[in-house]
Amino acid sequence: MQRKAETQTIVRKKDNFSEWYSEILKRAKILDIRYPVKGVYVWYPYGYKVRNLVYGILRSLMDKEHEEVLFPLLIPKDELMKEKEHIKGFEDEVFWVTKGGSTELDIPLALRPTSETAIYPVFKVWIRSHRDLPLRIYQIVNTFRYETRHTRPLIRLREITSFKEAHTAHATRADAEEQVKKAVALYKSFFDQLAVPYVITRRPEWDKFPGAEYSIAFDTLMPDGRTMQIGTIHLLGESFARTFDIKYEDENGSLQFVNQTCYGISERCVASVIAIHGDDHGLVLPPTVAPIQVVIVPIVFSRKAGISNNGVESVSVEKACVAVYDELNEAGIRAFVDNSEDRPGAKYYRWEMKGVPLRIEIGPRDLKSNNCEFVRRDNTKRTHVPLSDVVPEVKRTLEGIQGDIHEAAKETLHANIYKNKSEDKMEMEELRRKAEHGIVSLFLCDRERCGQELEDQLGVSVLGKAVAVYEAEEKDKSEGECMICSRKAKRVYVARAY
RNA sequence: GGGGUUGUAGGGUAGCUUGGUCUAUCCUUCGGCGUUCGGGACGCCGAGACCUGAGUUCAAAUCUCAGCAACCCCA
Repeated sequence: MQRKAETQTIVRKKDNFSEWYSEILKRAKILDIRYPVKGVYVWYPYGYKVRNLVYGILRSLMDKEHEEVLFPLLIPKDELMKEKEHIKGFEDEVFWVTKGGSTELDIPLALRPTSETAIYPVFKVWIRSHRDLPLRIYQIVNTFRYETRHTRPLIRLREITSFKEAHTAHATRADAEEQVKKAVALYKSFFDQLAVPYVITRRPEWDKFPGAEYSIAFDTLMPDGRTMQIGTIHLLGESFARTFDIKYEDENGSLQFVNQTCYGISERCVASVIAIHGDDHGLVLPPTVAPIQVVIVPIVFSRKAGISNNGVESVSVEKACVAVYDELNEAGIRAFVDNSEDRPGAKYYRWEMKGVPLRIEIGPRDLKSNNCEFVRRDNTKRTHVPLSDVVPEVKRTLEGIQGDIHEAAKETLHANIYKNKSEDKMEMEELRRKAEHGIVSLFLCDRERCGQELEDQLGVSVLGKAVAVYEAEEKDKSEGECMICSRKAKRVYVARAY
């Protein structure tokens, strides 16, 4: 009986995160990586349910102030090439459709790497007057990028299957900047609901979105000590409006260019949930996005009617399970009764792998005392709960799990942000070590040369200046000397990045 | 971008050096039957693969080339 336990243990997350990650995707049935095209993968039904719950949260946040649309996948070459800065950032990664059947196309069609150049020509047509503004739309679509670096499921893809991109147009720059702030707040709320902690930075000039005035990014910390960008927000200003000639007539009857923003989130948000909360037994899903929030496991001795244990018939165990299921279902909780023929132990392992936040066991022993047993996925704590209190207790427990895993994740992130003091002339070698397993906050001036120099010396990427993440950071207006050139500098975050 | 390694059932392996009666093995795979059932049960029976294409050859899992894919190292 114990023989298997050893061999079935997966690679430990701490020892080899990369292997652990692909193992989990496979075993928890999130993604099938066996599709024979580089960098594209198949969502399993279970994984797709998680994805849809995650994007359901995002949708409901977006829908408050944006309208959902759907633009075409194909972009004609001349439109794609219009914005020079923009295309510079993407041209090496574009997939092209050059033939229709065996006929060479006059104008090659690009598979969208992102949709600015598909959407903005249409904005030109849609926007006529100040009354059309602000215009706020979003879509959730697949995008294609010919990645040459090592691809990774959900993280670096050639087909991003779930790109939520929002595009807004405003009358004034102030309005557009206001929208950037709203988008930051919206993304905060989104990642908070996923229990995924983040740092928010303003990307350095040399690393902003091609065509943007500035870019703000959300990064989270992965278990291998690298940061991963999980959301970006860009102030486009008038650059695209000038390129695509998007103008509106203001109250005085004169034509003005619109001010734009755009912001996006991809399925990396799903990857972050998996990577951050999972453990050596598998997935640990936040209740907000768990396809099954509660799994009910009947403990029965035989399916044959009439056979009893402790004087309790199996049939009544099953009935009790269904009764609990009905109550939960009615209360809007996603529950499931595992009636399969497997032994209870096998069921425990399976649902732990799939990250179900709460397991309820009901057996003859419990039934005699009118109880059931709760087992939390995150901390394996077991409690006895009267059958009459199941619904409120489940609600309380799920909230507890959601809060606890969020707190734990925040603590991990905090514990791995190392703040280098201005007067602390720490050796580069030591900073490099700090950056091995987290984020380093240090003083660096705005010049690209210094940024590149530091990136080379430390083997890191500059994430940028912290933007209002936690109260403490917001108030940190301290200045120091640039690590490289000793000029006046502000704090930036640096880390090894995905 | 450069270099290297690899591709055999759902997963893991062996076989390749030296082509032949080449398929085999294990499992946490799948199916059937039975006994089991409070932390991955067991028995029996059965299923399932040589990455794709071209070439060499009487003969290719094995040799050659190309493609595709995966992994590793360096930039």
